[in-house]
Amino acid sequence: MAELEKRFDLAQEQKIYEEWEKGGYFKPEINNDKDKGEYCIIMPPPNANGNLHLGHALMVAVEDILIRYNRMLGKKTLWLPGADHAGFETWVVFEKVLQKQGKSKFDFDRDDLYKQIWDFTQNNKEVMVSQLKSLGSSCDWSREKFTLDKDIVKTVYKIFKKMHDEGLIYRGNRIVNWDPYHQTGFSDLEINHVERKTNLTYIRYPIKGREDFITVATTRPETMLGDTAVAVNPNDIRYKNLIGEIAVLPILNREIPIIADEAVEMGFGTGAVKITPAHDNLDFEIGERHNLPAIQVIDKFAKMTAEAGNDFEGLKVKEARTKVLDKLEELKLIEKVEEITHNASVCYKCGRDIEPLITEQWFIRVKDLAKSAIEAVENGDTKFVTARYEKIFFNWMENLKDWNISRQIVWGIRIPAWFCECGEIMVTDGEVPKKCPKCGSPKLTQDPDTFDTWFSSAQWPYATLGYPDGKDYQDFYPTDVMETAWDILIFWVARMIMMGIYTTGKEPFKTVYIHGLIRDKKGAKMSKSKGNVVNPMDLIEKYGSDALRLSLIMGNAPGNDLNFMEEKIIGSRNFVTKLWNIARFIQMNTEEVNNVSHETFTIADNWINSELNSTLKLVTKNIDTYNLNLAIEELYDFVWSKFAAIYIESAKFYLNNGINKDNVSFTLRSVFRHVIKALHPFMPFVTEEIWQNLKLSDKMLIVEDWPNNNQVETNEAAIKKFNGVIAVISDIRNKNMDPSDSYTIDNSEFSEEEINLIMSQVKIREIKH
RNA sequence: GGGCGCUUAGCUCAGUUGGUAGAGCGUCUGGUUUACACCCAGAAGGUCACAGGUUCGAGCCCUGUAGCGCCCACCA
Repeated sequence: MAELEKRFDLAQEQKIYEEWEKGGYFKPEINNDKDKGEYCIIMPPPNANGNLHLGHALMVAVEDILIRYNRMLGKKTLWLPGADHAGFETWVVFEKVLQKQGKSKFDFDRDDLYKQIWDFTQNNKEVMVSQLKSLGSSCDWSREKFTLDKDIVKTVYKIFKKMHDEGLIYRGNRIVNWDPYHQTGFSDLEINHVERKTNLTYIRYPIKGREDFITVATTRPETMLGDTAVAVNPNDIRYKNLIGEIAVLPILNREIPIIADEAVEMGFGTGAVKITPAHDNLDFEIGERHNLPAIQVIDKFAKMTAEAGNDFEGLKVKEARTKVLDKLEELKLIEKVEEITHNASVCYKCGRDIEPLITEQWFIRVKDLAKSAIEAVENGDTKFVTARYEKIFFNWMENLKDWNISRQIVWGIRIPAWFCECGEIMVTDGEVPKKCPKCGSPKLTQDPDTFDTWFSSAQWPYATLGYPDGKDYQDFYPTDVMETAWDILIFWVARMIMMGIYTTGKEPFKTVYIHGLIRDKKGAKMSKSKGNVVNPMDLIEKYGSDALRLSLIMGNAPGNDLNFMEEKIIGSRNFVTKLWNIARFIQMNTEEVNNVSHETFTIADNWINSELNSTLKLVTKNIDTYNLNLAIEELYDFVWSKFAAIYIESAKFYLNNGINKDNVSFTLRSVFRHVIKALHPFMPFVTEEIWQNLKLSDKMLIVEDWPNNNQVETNEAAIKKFNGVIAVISDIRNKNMDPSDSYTIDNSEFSEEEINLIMSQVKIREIKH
């Protein structure tokens, strides 16, 4: 056997990965003991529109630890990988790609554009897969899924139709968050609110038949052209006598009613608010309650419509605002203007203004779905790690509004709905209808819209497993753990629970493990624009995959954000090297020994075996409770401070003096074998390489059994004695004695051999009794 | 307006049934020990944000205060 190099050669990582993959070790079928059960994690599919970031590395680290641990426990273990077409997100990325080529989406037709984005994502997917492999992901690539795979789409269509048939999905002309730049509507989740200073203008609306007026306050004067009422709070005594009166809308001179609605805040502005149902969320709701007409004065491009009147048609919103204010000024109807800070809605991707607009969209009634999801968490079918995320989950779910699932973009799963000229709408499970069932016309057009990515992602757990008849679905659903970052808890996790229960009647996963965000050294969010993004692949190249994974797990409690700094990964890399050199030591100094009697173990053997036992117990317990940080820290401490610093140093004494050589060799190898196994889920590459090099068994480490304990009975008296030895060594070292000094032990019960052992560890002349 | 966190050694953070404060990095002292200088031996450094309470005992439980951060919301 060739002597090992001084350090682990990082180039070996790739080779090891290939061996695992070739050996079929990532497939669940590698374990077939029915008594051991199954274990399954569906990997959150990364977006196929760019490179992996450190968050993905953390995701892989956590999931791969859980997977490898359960595989070693002998369970039939499936980790199913995939990639997300990521509808709007990819669309935004691709627009930039086009921009760089000096082109835009208007240069291509729908099919052409789709094809281009398809190729773009396929290329990214390949890169992504290779990056996941670099991270050591032991997932079953033969089961890899893409969110646009035929079978996935088929399931999504089927469920869409089912929900539609059952009235859970409806098409409605409702107010949505419209993005005039991207030309699509959004759900409420894709909107950011930013604080902004703006003018609050107080405008007088004359009252019909009275020499009086009512003053409303608005930040958007231009929308007054679409006003169809003025509202006050029914409890507001200031306006009691005006309720039911008619106000005359300035400029357009439209007569609009003064109504009462509880939603109006008495304390804001004048307590009277202009109602524009077509261009404000709250106004839309009030309009529905009072059957007010909605007059659209702003179009999809944020320009004024004909309804706004000849003076304003075609103007941009901001131009219209100025002109409206000018006119009101002329009419002397502006009471005052004050500056306030309010929250403006903007696109979460590009930050441009959102224009609330009434459009035809598909919505999901979420109330009942949310209720069943809440129940599943309440009664413990799905548990959150850490528990505090349950509170956030509840807080969200109790306030959900209907979910807009249609997007006016090309990239995504096209909605399986067809329109007939007669007004009939046909929803199918993907099949193209031949003719209209109502009027018989064959001239049907498919809805041009696509699904919100999250509508299909929400079905990912059962869709990937082949619901309803697939074998994997039977074997692995509900899955064990969903592991993801907190920032998509509601976007994705909550919706998976809702859809999973709706479709299958069962929660999609038993545990939700939430990890934190990776931030930069100072705690700032990593972003391309800030230029503080750290590329995991660079780190792997420099320090190795094991080191990267360790640095993301150690010292990071579940669910907490992590400030990443290079010093951390250097420390982890050093641990890899430490382990490697322990292997080297064992290889250079020991041979495989078989027949040893536990009764002849040295005090050091007894001590380290006992320490190993308690370590393994704690490690197992901590993994079972998802405290991976505590598990690896326990192992780190054992390996470095106990096994290497104390036991191996003692072992040198025995080996060099030919005392109990067989026992010591046996213990070195046996303890190390256990430790390597226990470390494998955390640092798979270096442990596997050591396992092979030292020929610690005939199997590959990845399929070795998990070490619950070391099977060695330990002798209490011997352990106590060795602890005494450690205490004396430590005492001598603390005294920082000169090599020519001597040390006196009171009431010593140490044997000659033990004294020699102590002497070998410290530099002094002698020890006196 | 509602909700969730955080505040522990110079820095980044652990600390899960309440029982004498921990790690890594950094700093300082000493080491050419034949596994490892990506190392070894040692040292300094904390009234666990603050104020009350429960308890034999609180970093951990309860109440309140302050500072910081995040999420949600129909402030027109």
